[in-house]
Amino acid sequence: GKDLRVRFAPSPTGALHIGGARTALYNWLEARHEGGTLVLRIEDTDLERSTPENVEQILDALNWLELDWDEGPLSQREMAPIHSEALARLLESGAAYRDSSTGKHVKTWKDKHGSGRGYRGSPTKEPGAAIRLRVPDDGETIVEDLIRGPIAFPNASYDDFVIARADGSVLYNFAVAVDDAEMKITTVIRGDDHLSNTPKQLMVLKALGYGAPRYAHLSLLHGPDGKKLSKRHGAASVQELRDAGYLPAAIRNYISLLGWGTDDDTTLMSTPELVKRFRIEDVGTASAVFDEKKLRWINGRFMREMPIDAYVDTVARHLHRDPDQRLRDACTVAQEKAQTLEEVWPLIRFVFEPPIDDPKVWAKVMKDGTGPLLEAAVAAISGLEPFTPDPIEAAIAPLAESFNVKAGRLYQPIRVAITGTTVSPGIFESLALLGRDESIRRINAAITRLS
RNA sequence: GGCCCCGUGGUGUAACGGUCAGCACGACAGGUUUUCAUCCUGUUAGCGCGGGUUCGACUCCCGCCGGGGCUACCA
Repeated sequence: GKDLRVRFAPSPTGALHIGGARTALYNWLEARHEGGTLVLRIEDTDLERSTPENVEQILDALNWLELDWDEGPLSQREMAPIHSEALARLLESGAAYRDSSTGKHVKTWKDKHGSGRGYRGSPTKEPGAAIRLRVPDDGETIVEDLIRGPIAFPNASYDDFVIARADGSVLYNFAVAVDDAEMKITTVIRGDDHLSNTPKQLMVLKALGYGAPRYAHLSLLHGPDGKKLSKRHGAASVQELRDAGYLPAAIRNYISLLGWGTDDDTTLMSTPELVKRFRIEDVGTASAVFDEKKLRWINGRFMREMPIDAYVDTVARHLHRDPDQRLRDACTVAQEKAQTLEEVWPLIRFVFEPPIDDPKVWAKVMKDGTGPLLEAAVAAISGLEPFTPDPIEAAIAPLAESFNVKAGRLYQPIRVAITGTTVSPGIFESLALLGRDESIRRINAAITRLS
């Protein structure tokens, strides 16, 4: 099997960005497809930017998405001595050298030599100098990208880049290359923003005599305004998506479709099917825009197709309620109507709480002449046995005809009487759910209020 | 400035160089329905621009325009 390494830079907020989630998903799908496992590495060579809590939150989000992962053969801490050893080796062979130039020096050097040429420093014996890697003046470094094919980067345009600070601590492009090699990572799937960094990592690998992993660079995700997806675009993290009531399976399905499609236009796919069909080589090169509307649609489909047991459990967890019989009954009638978990509660709230008092709704529905209709409805269901949808319909439906009104003229007032809202599950199901006595009580309360 | 990536309807995508450029979401218009949602039917709208190559270009080449990334002793 293949180990796949996911680039993973924890954000300072602890949120798992949707773009990061997609990267993780693609890594996971590709690893699964190849019968391997997903290896997670945190890409902070120093952990200044993110707290352990933030890292935990992101791992939680990954777990919630049900993307299982391994920590890899070596931990962050264990890498440190290996980094220094590699650094010493490079210095020894002359592939790297100490250089005391500051950013300012580099800039003036470039002014003199033209902007198309990378900076070349001069070796110094000073111990208090940063370490730079020697980059060839000619030739080019080729990145063999699984998605884009071979991409040539002219060596001359790269600086002799710094691989370790004056204090000996290593920098990202060096650390990550050594990590990949030492952890025997075979495939690196990451964001487009690293494409230009790849030649540097390749140079480090080459200087150290390591082979290179396979690379695949994903285009970044954008918001509806075309800019890089960010907080401003609403739900930009999987935590927010979870809170908004989306299902992990639906998110996996939708996110997988951002930059990738099937040959036969299949849209709705279970996760095993995604695993079976996904190939990193088939991912597209253009950047995609995250569109929550389509996610909603996919989520709705998943919600409606869920087995009722799983549905009740999922709703219960989202609402922080026990999956008792009442909730189960309520879910049964609400399942076909909700697109997200968040939409379930407004539909079934009336079963657990008194009707909402909304003067606007009342004024709109409880018009003149409503009282007699409701009185007739109460009479029709009094003593009705069994109190289930079909008999209720048989008892109530004829009333509209005898009063010579449209069905809605009768049903909407009943709906408002028992729920306080104009939207609810089917009126017969709703009455059955509430039970005969409570239904009658609520309708009578409405009648009293009308007179 | 330099290097690199990307460009099919509003959105996501499909199309061995040959199809009326397909599918899905959305939007709009109808239909079903007790509300909402679902569901059904129809409509809408696209190959960024300009040159080549070719009998023929969304597809190959060049230029331009537009978007993005890298260019740190950040990751």
